[in-house]
Amino acid sequence: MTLRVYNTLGRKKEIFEPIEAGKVRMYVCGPTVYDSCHIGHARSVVVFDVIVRYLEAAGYAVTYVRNFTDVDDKIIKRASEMGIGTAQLAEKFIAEFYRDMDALNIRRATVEPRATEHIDAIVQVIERLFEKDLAYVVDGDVYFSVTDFADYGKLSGRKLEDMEAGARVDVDDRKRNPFDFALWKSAKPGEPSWKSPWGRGRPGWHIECSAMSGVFLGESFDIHGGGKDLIFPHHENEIAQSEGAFGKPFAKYWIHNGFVNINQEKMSKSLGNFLMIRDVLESYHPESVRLFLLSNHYRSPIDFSDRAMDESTTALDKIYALMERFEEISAAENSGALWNSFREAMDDDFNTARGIGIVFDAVRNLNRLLDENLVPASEPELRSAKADLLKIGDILGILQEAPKQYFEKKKSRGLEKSAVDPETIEKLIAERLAARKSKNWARADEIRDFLAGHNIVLEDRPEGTVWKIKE
RNA sequence: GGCGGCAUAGCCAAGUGGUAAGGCAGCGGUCUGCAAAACCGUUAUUCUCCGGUUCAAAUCCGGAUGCCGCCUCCA
Repeated sequence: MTLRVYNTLGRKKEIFEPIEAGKVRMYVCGPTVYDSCHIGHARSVVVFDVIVRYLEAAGYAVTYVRNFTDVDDKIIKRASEMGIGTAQLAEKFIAEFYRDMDALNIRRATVEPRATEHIDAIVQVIERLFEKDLAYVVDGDVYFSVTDFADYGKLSGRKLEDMEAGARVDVDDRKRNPFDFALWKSAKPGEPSWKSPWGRGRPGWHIECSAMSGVFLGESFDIHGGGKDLIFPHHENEIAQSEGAFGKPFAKYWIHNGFVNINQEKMSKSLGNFLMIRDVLESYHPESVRLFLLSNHYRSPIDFSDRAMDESTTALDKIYALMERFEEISAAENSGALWNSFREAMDDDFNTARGIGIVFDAVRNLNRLLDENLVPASEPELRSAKADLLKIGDILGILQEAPKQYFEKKKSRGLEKSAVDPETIEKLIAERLAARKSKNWARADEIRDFLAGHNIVLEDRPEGTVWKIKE
């Protein structure tokens, strides 16, 4: 099987061949820690989490680096507003990041470096840029000279001349070219700063990624990822810095995820519609959120709405309901046909949407087999499918709970808002059973209607009556 | 002004030139005392529109229209 990946650099799908056979070195831009994480952060982090899980399942040894930007203008501004230090602010939001991402069952990256821990490496890269005549100093600030880097614009497909014609750039006469960007910013009084050959200051935004990827992955590596909005200028500038300094190709494959819209609107400050992860998790199961985020191809925009989330929740319930049906059946040792189909979908640029479709195909087929009561004859098929579903669940980051536990938790959450308690429900179910035995259908239906009114639905199964929370 | 993306059923959505996955909702059925769940069937002769290439196009090319993103901090 061959993995194909859409490479932003070149704008087409390419066969994935890592620089070193069997190993993948990957860098993804993490958050600037000045605020809580929103659902858009969640998408990016979930998408790359799944990519790492899949690469590992495909047999690669993955070194995954995801940074924290813990010093920058926004952090300085917010910290001074809150009357705390920048380090303290960063610490607070890094802790929040972990709380949100752990809840979403995101695995930790191999290395999670912070910009402020790598000032030396940053300074060294800037010094290399001076050696190559790609950097210059103005009043203690250091800039990268874009006109001296021939490939500038190759990732985003822009030409300097075209962009200058657009003239939507703030004019700074000190810069040689409007697109020159800061490598090092001199410190104003009260700002966090570090010693450098150009005076006390702090790194520009882009340089930390060039420096830290160099430290942990080397001067050339396989995959660089992030949100689509980072293509320009952030990633374009990283390429300029790294290739300028090291004289080697930087990342081989560039992967960018699309945005999350909220009810068909972009999240923006003016609309005030930033949707934070912790708020989403108030209302929805983390696995519903993951399933939702993976239900579109990662490069397409996805629209968050209560309706879409309810659909994902229904979908997740459906898969868990099947898992519950085969609780008695033990999973096979080896992976089978279902896993192969899923792999085929994932090999096509991590097409989780197609992969999820394949899962539902399987769910339907398996329910049919179970309905037909052909369990002895179809047992090998069921065992194999169960193993594959669990394996797929491990890639998507779903099905991590025992089905019984999943439904129990759902019940207790649902009952928090309900006027009835489990004892009452069980009592009524027993009463209804007695009524049904004596063919008192009126009383039986009355009980069922009463519970339905409290958002509780009954299922009369061969082995007895169970109750569930309605959506 | 520059660069890029998208347009598939009521809704969401996959689709690698060879005859439209999957989910949700709806309708009909099997099962059931009746339901629920599950399953079966049904819901796009057609993929925004107009041209072109081809034996063959949702898929490739050109054009039109409509949405969206980036170019300023942004996942």
